[in-house]
Amino acid sequence: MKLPVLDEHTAAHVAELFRAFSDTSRVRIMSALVGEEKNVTELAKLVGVTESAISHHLRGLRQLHIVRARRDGREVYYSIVDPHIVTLFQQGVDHIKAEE
Amino acid sequence: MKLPVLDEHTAAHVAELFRAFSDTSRVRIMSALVGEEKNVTELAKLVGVTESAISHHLRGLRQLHIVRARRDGREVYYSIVDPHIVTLFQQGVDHIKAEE
DNA sequence: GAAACAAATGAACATATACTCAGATATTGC
DNA sequence: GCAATATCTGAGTATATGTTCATTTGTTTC
Repeated sequence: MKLPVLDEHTAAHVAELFRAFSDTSRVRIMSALVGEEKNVTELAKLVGVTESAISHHLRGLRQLHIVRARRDGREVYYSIVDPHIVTLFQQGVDHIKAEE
Repeated sequence: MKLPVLDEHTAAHVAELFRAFSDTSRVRIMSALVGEEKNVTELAKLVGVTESAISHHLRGLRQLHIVRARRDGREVYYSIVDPHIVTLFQQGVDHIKAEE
């Protein structure tokens, strides 16, 4: 199938979406959130960076509506909003795993 | 389904893959190459940046084995290597188009 | 070989990005 | 209210990235 070239505006949004998964830490955050919500402290331990760094990443992912926050007492639990996003992410992971 | 957190090495490769589509110009290049090979001059016109910029982007995409080059006389035609990559890319585009 | 065209390359520069640190904000239990 | 814990935020910094410009390389036609 042949598509016309994406217009600047749409392309910018597509780039923005893929950019969400273009960093090692964010990829690991996403992989931790697949199938199970986690709070900031847990994510920091799992990913191996400071809670501050995790928080900064989550803010970006939240602004793109990729993750959602739910506060429970002192903790804030994050989860992936849209199952389609999980599929997209998983496809990227599978592609890499296939060529190793 | 619940996955363990991706190891640093795999996550870095996944990030690298998604980073390929994390720039507006590269997204437009990819969209131009879906279904049809194109040379550098054509891509430069379609995307609206210099041939040099296109060439730099294509080098990156080539190193990731996302596109392949084929020389025909003076021109070099580029095409997307793997149909799975097209699917992945299209899914990102569709996600954006769905929410507009 | 010389001229013309297509593409690739390296350096330079401006901007974007990820991380750390210090401090602020929110919530709980006393 | 106060101390402890969890999270967020802004500033600063070091590095990565995208683009342009000048030059080089590869190819064709004369």
